[in-house]
Amino acid sequence: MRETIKAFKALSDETRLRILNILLERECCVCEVMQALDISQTRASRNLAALYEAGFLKLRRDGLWSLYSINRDDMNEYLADLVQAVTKALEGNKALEQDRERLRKAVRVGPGCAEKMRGKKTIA
Amino acid sequence: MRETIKAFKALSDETRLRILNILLERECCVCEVMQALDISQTRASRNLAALYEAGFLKLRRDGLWSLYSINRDDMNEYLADLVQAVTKALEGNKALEQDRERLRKAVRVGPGCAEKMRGKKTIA
DNA sequence: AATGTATATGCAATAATGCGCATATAAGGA
DNA sequence: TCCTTATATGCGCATTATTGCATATACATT
Repeated sequence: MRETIKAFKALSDETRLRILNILLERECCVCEVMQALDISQTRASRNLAALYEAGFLKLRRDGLWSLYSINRDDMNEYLADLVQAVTKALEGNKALEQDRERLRKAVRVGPGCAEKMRGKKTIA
Repeated sequence: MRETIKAFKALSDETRLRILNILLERECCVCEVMQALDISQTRASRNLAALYEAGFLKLRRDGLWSLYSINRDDMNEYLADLVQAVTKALEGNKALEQDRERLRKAVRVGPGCAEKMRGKKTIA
């Protein structure tokens, strides 16, 4: 029961649904999530953690990067059903399309990520 | 998006999952929900309203009674998927079994309901 | 009409949540 | 070893959720 509630809580937040949406596209580091959604580092990190805690995500570390992705391998069956329901519920959403678009332009390394983090909350 | 979030919020609360559980058994009036879950009238009414607002329930009035039931006829497809996921996630849960058991003993009319409401928060 | 009954709701108190700021941690490179 | 970089986290604040109490509403019965 606790776990079930945690899962639903994880999905009852706009930021986290947006994160799930881009992760359905591909694996992302925190920095890419920040860029795709145009949100702060704290916000990205915390909401990724919430989705992870609920069992939706897998975490893989690569040097400095924390790489999050949908836990396709060993996700609980009902969690997978929920992801499916989310997909169905939100398909065609304009804002989510934009997030995906920005994700395509996001960079993992290079002059982008860190500088943007430091300076201001928004990226451009 | 708003609607989707509202649906997930509705399901991320123990009381409301318990309510959903007994409504999966059969249609109930507020009073029966109180008895099955052993909760206050305010709490039953408010949480039923939340599930209703999210689109999960149907409301039918019969005299003084508000009769709530799972909206099987015209529920959004993804909402139905969510109900299905909840069912799967919680099947076999002991506490929920007890709620169902108490529901069987609940009475809609008679000396039970109203008196219990007035006197104390718990039923016995 | 007056009273009783089932449910809804305004208000206030308490708890939970979300997030920014600053800072900690941890890995890499010079 | 010292500095940079990517991410995590403690703290505080603002917002939102949950619930009980008291009361309102609406239908029923006499």
